[in-house]
Amino acid sequence: MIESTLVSVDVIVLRFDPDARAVLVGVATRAQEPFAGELALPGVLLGRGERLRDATTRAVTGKLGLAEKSVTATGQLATFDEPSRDPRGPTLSIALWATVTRSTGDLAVWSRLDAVPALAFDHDRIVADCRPLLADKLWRDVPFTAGLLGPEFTTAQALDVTESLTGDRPYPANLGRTMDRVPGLGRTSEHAAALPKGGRPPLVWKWSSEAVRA
Amino acid sequence: MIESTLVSVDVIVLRFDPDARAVLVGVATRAQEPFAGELALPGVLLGRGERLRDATTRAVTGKLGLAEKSVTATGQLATFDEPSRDPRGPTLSIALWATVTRSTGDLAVWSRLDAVPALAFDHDRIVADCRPLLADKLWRDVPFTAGLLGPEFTTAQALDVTESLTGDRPYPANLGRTMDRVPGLGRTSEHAAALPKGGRPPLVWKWSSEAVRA
DNA sequence: CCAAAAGTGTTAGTGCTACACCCATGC
DNA sequence: GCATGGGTGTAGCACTAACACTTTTGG
Repeated sequence: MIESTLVSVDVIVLRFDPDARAVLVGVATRAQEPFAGELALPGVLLGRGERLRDATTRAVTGKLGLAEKSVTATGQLATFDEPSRDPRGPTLSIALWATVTRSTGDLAVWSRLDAVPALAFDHDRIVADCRPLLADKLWRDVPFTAGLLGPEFTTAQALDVTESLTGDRPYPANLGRTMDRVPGLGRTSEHAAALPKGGRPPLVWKWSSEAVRA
Repeated sequence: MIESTLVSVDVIVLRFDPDARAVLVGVATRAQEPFAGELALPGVLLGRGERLRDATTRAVTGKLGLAEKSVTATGQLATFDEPSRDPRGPTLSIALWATVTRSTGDLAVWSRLDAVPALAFDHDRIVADCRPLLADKLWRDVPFTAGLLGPEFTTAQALDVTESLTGDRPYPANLGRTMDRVPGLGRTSEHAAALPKGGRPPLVWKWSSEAVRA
């Protein structure tokens, strides 16, 4: 009988901060060795028979101090199998994403996606490898997009999120047409408040009830 | 201390058969319970510290009877975490792909990708879920494409492979332009023999030396 | 009135799909 | 020559990026 590898679940937790106008990643200071005191992605060992989704929320609640209800969506990214990635011994790491709502959580350190600090283990590499995968999900993966932006949002916020994930800011007109083609997403007749600097108040977008459920 | 889940590696083994003019999937009859006598994807339990790549070749050589050298490329697909997928207890399944060369292997049963027989465990679901992922890799993932078609191949074979994976047969002219944009792939001045039925002899395509190495 | 920012309409460019036509083979 | 099937060129179409122009806010 072969002894099996340990499986850890490491989560890239994303939150859109409308004040910072950027997507933030939640990391936590490690309480235990190895790498005690250093920052790392929230991660847990996968329990026997545990679903990946449950392990993801366990990591988010346990390591970042967020409430279970604040997790809006989760999904898979990739698997990392470098045997030397954990000094305690070989562990497989399954990288997942989770989107959470505004409530910040006591233990979480939030940093912009384009300026993630140095992390423990091979987490720098995980973040680097997964960034293009995350950018690809925006406007294509509906649960991901809805989880990140919430049930309703403005064009201005959509511009900020797109810039955070892809690296450049689209023209508002073109982004509007992109969003028109996202299933379950539609314009409303409402307008939000303008930014303090002025400018035209942006449109409010909403998900249809079916899209939110799925 | 939490007891960890067992991790199995299940491989979708692909081979292009120029005679059948189709991409074939290699499955094997299970020797042991559960599901003894039924067909299943080749899979093994991941050993402690074992790389996914090594487990993949171990599954291909052990369960299909192919030589280690015949594995031309491997890669990840997705992870399946349904706890009831194995009657022996909860196991995580990491689905991978492998491309192999012509040598058939004693234990392998080959079937067309569009007519895979009923399989044990949740392997039907794995194949169904991963088919679009595989189709997406063709002409985009260079190691996958090169592994499937080999170091040189004809336009006619490229047409057959595309039809097997995507479900419809492109126009030769358009496929040629698609292949012109694949990095590392180029036309040669050679022509292969025509089919027994006649017709114009197809062009031969080759990978540049750098592409084969990567 | 001016700056800022979003929305509307339009246009050039790009890439994909389909097909008419030409070429090379087996029979 | 005729059927078969790959190769060449080209037209139509959808999608995208870019921008001129308009609208609505704050100062």
